[in-house]
Amino acid sequence: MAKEITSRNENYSQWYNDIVIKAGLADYSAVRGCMIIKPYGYAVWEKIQAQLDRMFKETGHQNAYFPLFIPKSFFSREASHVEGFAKECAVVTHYRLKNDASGMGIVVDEDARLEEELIVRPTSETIIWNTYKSWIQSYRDLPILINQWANVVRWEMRTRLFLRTTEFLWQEGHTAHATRQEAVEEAERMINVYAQFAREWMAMPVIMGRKSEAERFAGAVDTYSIEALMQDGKALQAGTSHFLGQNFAKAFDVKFLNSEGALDYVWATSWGVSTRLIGALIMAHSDDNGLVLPPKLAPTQVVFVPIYKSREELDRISSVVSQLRNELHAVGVTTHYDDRDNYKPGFKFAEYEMKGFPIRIAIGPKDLENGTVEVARRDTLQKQIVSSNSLGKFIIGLLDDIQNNLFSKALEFQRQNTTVVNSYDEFKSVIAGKGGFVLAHWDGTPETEAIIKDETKATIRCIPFDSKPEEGKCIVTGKPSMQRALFAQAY
RNA sequence: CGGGGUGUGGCGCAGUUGGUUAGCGCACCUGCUUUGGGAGCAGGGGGUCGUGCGUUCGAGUCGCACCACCCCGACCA
Repeated sequence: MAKEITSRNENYSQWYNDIVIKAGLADYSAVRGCMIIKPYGYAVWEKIQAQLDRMFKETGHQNAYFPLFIPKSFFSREASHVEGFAKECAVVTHYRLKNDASGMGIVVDEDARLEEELIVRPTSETIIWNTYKSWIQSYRDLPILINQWANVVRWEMRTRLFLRTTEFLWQEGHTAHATRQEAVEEAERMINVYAQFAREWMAMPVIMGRKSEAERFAGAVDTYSIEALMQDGKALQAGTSHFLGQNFAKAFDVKFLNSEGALDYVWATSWGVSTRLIGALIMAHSDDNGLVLPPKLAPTQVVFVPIYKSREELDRISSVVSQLRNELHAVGVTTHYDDRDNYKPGFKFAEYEMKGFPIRIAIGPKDLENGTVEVARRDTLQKQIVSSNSLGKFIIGLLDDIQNNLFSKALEFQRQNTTVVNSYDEFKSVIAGKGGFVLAHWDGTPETEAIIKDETKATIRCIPFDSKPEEGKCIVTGKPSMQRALFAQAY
């Protein structure tokens, strides 16, 4: 199959593309900027969805579905929201095609122009708040805690598989609350859910914090994000949660009667993560042999590869594997048995490494004799011979170990690549050199942020929640600063 | 949108100063032998050379135009 991939050192972007394609996660499509998520990639997304959905339900949310199309007029209601999205909206103008008069294929029927154009949703705040208006009368109707799993379209100039595509899959939570405090708490709760998911399930350390004004979501009062560091030293925003204040309630006139009988605007939040998480997963853990997936999100955790000479030997191995698989299934481990006869073991080893299966178990004649199996772990590529007695317990422990090891490695990388700087010169040399996260004092103004972005391409990823107050001077203007901001070049 | 690159069987590529039947590796099909790190041999199938127009006795090769995709940058989750 000759599936070699470009090394990270040689060309990081190419390495990333190679993994996506050769691990079978996704393909380019006939539509510019849009990708085909292949079964293996979609299986990863389903694992992500399943766990997040569980966490959303545990925090009291329900799923619903709102339309793909949004009347154009809805968009203009909230001024900064329109401005933020106007440049990347796909617009539906007609509802019919017809045969071309000159017989040259099919054309848009100009007689079928829509009265009002429809926007293909880039996000659903407007259609949802237009709906909430009719759902909310009194404080007894609140809170409304809704999530939807959907596709959205943002017409990007330049796309990259999973990281930025014209159409992508995501979830968007939209909640309505009676008080400001409750909405703020909700926005904070959900960014914490995302952080927990990233750390515990993706084995990916993240920095949680507040966005600067320039990086804030269009239409939000406050945006919180989780920021992850990729292996090339660039930051990736992995999830966002917005406190929307009363902006959308005012734009869509959503008022409620509070318990004192007074009329007030509803408080809102929205929050989302997308298939971009798969890109994050790839760039957080994978190596030059291919994809590395954390056990908790791997579609299949263990693959069995038989090694045999004769049909009879294969049959004996298959029956042992069948028992072992049953044992593993009983303790909740997912497995696959690759008994294809047209590939040799070595080929299969390479293939499952490319696809990032956390554990590979080889079993051959020697193992049948000794009651053992050969267990290889994807994260370290180490192999060991293990007794096939009580294999379940061993595998459970090993999966856990791999999950933890991936997180520790990524955390160590993040630590090694987070630099505290106290001057602009130092800042520039770190950003231009080793890259990574840079913690620096900033005077809090968009002007200074713009200068830094202009001169170094680094942006403020967030102002971390857990950073201690610390007096200092802005690295650019020298003005007083009470806290360090987290800078990086970002995806 | 600017800069760079690439379009030739499924994939990766070669194809000379234009020359007739367009090759190679991998993959695929059949058979036999193999199987503890990407198997070997034998036989076989598969290509209007991205599209269009032009130059020419003759175009994968030369010219013009167009299209698509990738990489780098500006915009963004």
